Amino acid sequence: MTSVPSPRGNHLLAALPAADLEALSAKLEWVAMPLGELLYEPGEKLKYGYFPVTAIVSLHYVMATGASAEIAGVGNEGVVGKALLLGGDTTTSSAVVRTAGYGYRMPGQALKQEFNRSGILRSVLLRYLHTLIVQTSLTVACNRHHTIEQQLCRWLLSTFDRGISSDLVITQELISTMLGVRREGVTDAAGKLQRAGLIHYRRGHISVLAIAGLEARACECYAVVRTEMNSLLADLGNYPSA
Amino acid sequence: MTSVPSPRGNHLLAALPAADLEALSAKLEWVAMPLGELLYEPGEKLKYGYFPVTAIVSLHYVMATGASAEIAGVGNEGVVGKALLLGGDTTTSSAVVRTAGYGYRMPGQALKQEFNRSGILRSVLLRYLHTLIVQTSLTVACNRHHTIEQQLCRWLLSTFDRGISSDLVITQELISTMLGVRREGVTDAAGKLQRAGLIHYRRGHISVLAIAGLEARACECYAVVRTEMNSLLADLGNYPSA
DNA sequence: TATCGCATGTGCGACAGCGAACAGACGTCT
DNA sequence: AGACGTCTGTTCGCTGTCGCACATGCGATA
Repeated sequence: MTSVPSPRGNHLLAALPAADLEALSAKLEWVAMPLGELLYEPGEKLKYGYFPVTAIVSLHYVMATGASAEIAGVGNEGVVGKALLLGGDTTTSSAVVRTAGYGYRMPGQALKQEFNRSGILRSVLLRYLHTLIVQTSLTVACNRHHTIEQQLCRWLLSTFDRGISSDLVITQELISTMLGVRREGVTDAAGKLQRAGLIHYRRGHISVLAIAGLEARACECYAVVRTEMNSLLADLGNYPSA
Repeated sequence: MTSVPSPRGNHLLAALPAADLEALSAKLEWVAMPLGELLYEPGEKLKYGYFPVTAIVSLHYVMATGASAEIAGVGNEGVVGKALLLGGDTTTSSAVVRTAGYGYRMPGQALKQEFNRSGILRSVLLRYLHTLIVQTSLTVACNRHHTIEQQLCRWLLSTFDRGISSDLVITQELISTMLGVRREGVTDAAGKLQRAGLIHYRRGHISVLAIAGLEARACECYAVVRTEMNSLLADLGNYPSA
């Protein structure tokens, strides 16, 4: 992956009319996003906005005790750096690359300016923000009511949905910090799924064998978020013509 | 409370320059918001946006099983109807009046139009949205890691912070649906707080005796949300001059 | 190929919260 | 005053998750 592909690899950028995308592209920089990279920390002023293409980013909150929880994931359907758009320059959450890949980044100030200038860019980004809020809301309820196994299924599905090939590079330890549970809890749940023949894993690699099986074991949250995501993509398809 | 007060009772409206507020005020309608009133249901197209003044609204998600969880609360610092602003016309959550009072409402289409037309209104509302997202993010982590007692403290404080006099009209049953726990869990936690002399309650009424005590028992989430809220109010104070 | 760091497996007691069932007690309404 | 609906208090066993401790074993690196 050495050549720089078209920004259209990110759905939000792809939804922009040619003229708007042109205006942005000078500021867009194609960057590698390695596993574990910290895009921003709480309280920090955001330097860049990120439009993931093949990478997936986790927004999560870390408490004083070190306990953490994932707020939402951002893949090629979204943008990282909501605080830039909304006007509170800082954020209380962290953003970490949870699946290595590539994406575009853009200086925060430039993104902010374009956001305020271009109505269409604003519409697109705000529409995405709606999806992000829905996702976060679901996570609130999900954390309250669903089991680790259900949440693990949801998490895996949401990851593979974003176009990861069947082999995902991640440890159970890392998954546990994102779900906000013990590593052993993830080991248990993953063990069950493996014994049921739904996934296969080995030292930091997980592959999915039966999507349908995971869907059956996931909580309703997965379907709701997926529906919202599809609705986002459908809406984005209509922006340029509008 | 029969006379219609100035829209400035809501912090967002108060932050607008006179001209902008003027433009809105023809469309603003002063309405009673009785306890339990359902402002919107999931999937429904939003008819109105609401700017609470003395009422407090709960945004919550109800699952297929009937289990629910509060996503965030909205008082006189905010607006109900984010989906109108963001472009997904519908929402997956419900909005219910959790503390009776009054507020302004405005037809959804009009709010949407003004939002797109007026840069200052947009800035103000988006800035609020940032606070709402922070609040929701915290709730994700809070639901994962904190006890019912901690969450109850946080919930009570956030309610009394919004200017409720010391007597709050609400049942433990209703609180339990908002926190997404059993009614007995709330009874337990409230019992402890009462025995500790921090609150006093009787059949649907709760009064706070010792704010400091509640703060000591609340989780860190309360302080973080409060800081964010103060930062919002400070920022709002700067908009008209900008 | 030998080693060592790190990922995973497992077992234990402890505990918060759940679901259900029921007893009491407040207050409103007739 | 009485009656009834609703809110609150309390108990039981059960389950999911936690916190801790330690065993196993892969696989990269030397």
